[in-house]
Amino acid sequence: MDFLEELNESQRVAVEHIDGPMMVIAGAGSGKTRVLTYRIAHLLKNGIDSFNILALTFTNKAAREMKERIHKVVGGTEAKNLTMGTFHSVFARILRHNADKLGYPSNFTIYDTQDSKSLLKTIIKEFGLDDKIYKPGIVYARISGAKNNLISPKAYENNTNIIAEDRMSRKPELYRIYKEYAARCFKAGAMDFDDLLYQTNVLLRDSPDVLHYYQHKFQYILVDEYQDTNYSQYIIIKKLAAVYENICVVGDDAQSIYSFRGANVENILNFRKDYPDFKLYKLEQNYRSSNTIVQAANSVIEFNKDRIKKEVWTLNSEGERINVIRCMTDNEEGRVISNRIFQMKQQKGLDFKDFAILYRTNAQSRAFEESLRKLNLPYKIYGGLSFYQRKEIKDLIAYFRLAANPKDEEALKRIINYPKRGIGKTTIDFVTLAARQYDVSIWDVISDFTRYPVNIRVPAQRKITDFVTKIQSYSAQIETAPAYDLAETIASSTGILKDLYDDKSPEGVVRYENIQELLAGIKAFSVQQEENDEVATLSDFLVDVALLTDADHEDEEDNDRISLMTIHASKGLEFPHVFVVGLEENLFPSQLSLTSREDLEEERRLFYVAVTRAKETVALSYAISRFRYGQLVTSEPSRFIEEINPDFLHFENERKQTGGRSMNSYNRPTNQESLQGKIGVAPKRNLVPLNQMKNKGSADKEAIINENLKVGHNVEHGRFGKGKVLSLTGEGQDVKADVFFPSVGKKTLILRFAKLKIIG
DNA sequence: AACAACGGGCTTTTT
DNA sequence: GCCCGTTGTT
Repeated sequence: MDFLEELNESQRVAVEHIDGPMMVIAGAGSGKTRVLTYRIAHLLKNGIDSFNILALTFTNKAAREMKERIHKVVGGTEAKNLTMGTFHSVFARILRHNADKLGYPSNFTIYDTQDSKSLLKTIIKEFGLDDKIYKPGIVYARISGAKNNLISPKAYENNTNIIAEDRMSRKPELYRIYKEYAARCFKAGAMDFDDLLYQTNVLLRDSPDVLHYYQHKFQYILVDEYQDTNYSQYIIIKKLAAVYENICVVGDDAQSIYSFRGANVENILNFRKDYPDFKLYKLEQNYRSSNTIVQAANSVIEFNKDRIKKEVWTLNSEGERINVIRCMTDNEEGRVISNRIFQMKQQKGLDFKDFAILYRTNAQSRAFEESLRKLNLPYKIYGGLSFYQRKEIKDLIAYFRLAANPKDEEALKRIINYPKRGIGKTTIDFVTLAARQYDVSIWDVISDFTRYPVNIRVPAQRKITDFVTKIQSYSAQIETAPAYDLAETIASSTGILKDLYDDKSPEGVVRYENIQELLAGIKAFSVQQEENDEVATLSDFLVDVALLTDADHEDEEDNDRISLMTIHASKGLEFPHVFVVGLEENLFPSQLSLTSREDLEEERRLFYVAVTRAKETVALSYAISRFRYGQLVTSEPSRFIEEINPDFLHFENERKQTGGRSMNSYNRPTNQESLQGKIGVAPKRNLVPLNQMKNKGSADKEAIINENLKVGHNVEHGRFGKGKVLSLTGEGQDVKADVFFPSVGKKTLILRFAKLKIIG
């Protein structure tokens, strides 16, 4: 009955905090979710209307689970009116309600990354720019960065720094692309992922009545995973909380792993500035992991400079040491770990679902898939190509999208000739050109050739008109017809179902099944919606679908499987036995992270997240050589292994004492004294001998490079290409160089890590 | 307009 | 090594 008794002292005081700003710094496995859910339950028990509570989570799944748990604690229908979800889904809803104020249709389309890149590519082509220089991915990242920092196209154009950066990276036209991209999205009635936050900001800025409404609706605001919010999200929260200041943020700076997409750890640090009288709660007792795991994780994260002081501890038993497994190849790594899982399962009577294999990049899953399949061990891969990103799924959804919003040009382009209906490239080109000339959407042109004459042959026009008629008939029903019925009608009357059914190749069969699965999903969605109100339409389904990820698409049947996923995907999860694989320099830490301390520290936090997923045992593995880019490359073990206090490690199949290189340090005496003498005091000490060893082979060369490097030198970098040294700072080990690379802009490089060649 | 063959780029991570 | 997109062929 009294849920407060299920909490420890520090959890309880945090839960009992009702009014005023508060921040919870929650170490890994410290019961963060429990505090969040119980605090909401506590608010409700204290008479706060669920209508007035906003809780923002990082994933849809987290929101769903939290809602269920709250429902269990408070019972009844109390939890129904909570506003709970990801930033993107919550504000997408709010935007739909208020779209007119922004000049958007309420059924605006949400462009996913693919749509965005495709549109950018079109624009780059239309501008006659070289898409080797203006790569859609890079352009997208640049625009995304701007939006997440609330820089409008106009502000972008007027920002001399940004313009200078773009010039230096040989992309002076970027501001024009951004402008056009924003205009085209608007014309298409589409928002991309970043727009959902950006336009929310615009809305709250320009519509005082809307701001006022939500400020008073959301009297209590809770934000989970606060360390992974970006500036745009930060401002939304700040504005909404401005009246009541009942804001509760929960996070762990040590688990911030999304800065690459604009997340800003400083939001945590700035919290005290915005709310000087805030209350800080720290959850430091770990309930998840063995003491060995907790201590090992602590010993690694200490290498990071940027962190909030925090002492994670546990009363859990000591547990087993962390196994370090050395393999010759990536395939062997797969075999060894698959066998290990099989053995452990047999010996300890475990389930498959007790195991997880975590890796840095999705590409690594292959070797494990193969070996697990050979041993007949069931597994499930999370991530990779999401269900909703499969071609056949996107195709069918594109029909839904187009029916809901005919101006959605990305959807139109996708399906105008799929299934094949004889509308070819030249025809589409003509129509597109005409649309640009008349300054209307493609749909406007093709739905009214008398008004917008196009120079294409009559048969082509007929085919297009047939297509248009079809879409129009769907459009007529999309707001009213039951979702499942219309979806099925579309799937069959467009010929998609038949097209896939006729394909008897294994892939074709899977595609057909996927479509059936999507239809089943729509059915389930309808049933769920009908519990609340009236008929669910496809239009309703579309509101959700763009923001679904495959974590939201879990098949319930047969859940006893080994989990394979990236470390990013594992955030928030826990498993009894965890294998963190591919611990090699240039893979984990990623090569791309080695140029700056900030990036390297993020990799280290990622490693911290990986290790702290485990309850009972952790094993770390690496391969001496592995296939990458189709080539065999040899690698050294990751620095992260060496950064763990060796007291917590156990090295399997150590290398023989053959006077090799860095691996010798693994044959450490277990005796503490001699350990101290050899390696010095943790954690700082490990670095020095490590680096000396790493540089052994090329020490001379590198020393020369470092000493001779002067401001103004032209240098070459393995990844960034040629560049010019702007300035040098620091001494000894820590010499850093600001180097300007035409390809990527200014980079600060730690010379110790960056292999710079002086040229000319 | 449809299909086959070739070439390039890619591997961080995702709402 | 694979996937995607572009090019060339019919």
